[in-house]
Amino acid sequence: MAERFVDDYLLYLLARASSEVSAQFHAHLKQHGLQVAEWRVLATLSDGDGMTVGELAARALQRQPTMTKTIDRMVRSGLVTRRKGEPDRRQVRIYITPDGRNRVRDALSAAKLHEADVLSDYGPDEARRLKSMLQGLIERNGATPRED
Amino acid sequence: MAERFVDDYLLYLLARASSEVSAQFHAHLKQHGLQVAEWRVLATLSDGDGMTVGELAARALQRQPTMTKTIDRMVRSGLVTRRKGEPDRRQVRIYITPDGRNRVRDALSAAKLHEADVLSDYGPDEARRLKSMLQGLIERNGATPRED
DNA sequence: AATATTTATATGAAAAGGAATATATTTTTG
DNA sequence: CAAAAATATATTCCTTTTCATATAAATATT
Repeated sequence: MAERFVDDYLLYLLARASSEVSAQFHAHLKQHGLQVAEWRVLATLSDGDGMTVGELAARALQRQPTMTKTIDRMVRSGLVTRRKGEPDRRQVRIYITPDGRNRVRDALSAAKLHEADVLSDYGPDEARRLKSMLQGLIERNGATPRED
Repeated sequence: MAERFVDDYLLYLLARASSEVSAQFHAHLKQHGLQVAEWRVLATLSDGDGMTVGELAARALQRQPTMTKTIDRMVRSGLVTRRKGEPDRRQVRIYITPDGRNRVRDALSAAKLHEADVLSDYGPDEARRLKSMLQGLIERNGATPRED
């Protein structure tokens, strides 16, 4: 055994697993002209339309100014539209367009197929345990514990 | 239950878990003047000195041209040095400097403390299972299956 | 052995990301 | 209720990444 430190280091395993498991699907997205963040925005809006820029940034794992620019691009390519927030007019709410819905429909089925493929070696229980562990990590580390 | 698609979608759970679990430690690195990729290079070299640019790119989850530039920066700041490959002179081998060793020593202990903190809610068996699942995902998805 | 092919790294231009901050609006405070 | 503080988004400037390709060295082909 006697591995290198990083080969048994949680943060590295998470980053690497995410990167390797996602590589193929992210390449598929790119071939279809979608950035990863754009896909995340569309997937998020497809079952929760009209979210704010901040909410989308958090869900797409981007910083707010980056999300503003992502949305700029998506507006330009006709995937989403912006509207002033109601009643809070500081907010900007983002709505998916019919074009956006079409694009995300295909991406969603590709995502589901790909996920099934990745999980094809796992039984349903094992897949569930894997996802639950990840959800557990996310919950436990969501609200940054400290900041020194 | 009835969650949104993304909240039970493996690729998203992996990306989010990685992002949230790492956020605090990555902020710590930045405060100490290290980029994430630089930290990964140093950690890799600290128990396997003299790797090639390509090997480091793969381990640090960067593309090769990006790694060339990461190394440019690290050479500038005195953390590593470059040498021509032996006997294959196309290669460039990267060596950690004494300064680099000092920097990575501190980062490694911080990383271990942080990991212990993240895993403090888990028993040893549960932690092992979590890491094994991630290692399994990495192994199964390492050699990109297809490319169409 | 010369030529073509493949492989490893570097380079350059363009796109994307990040930190700090500006702007607009809402909420809080005295 | 006016002033101050807080919040949501946008903008600016600068750094980093990416894509395509150049360069150099090794391997394969004929």
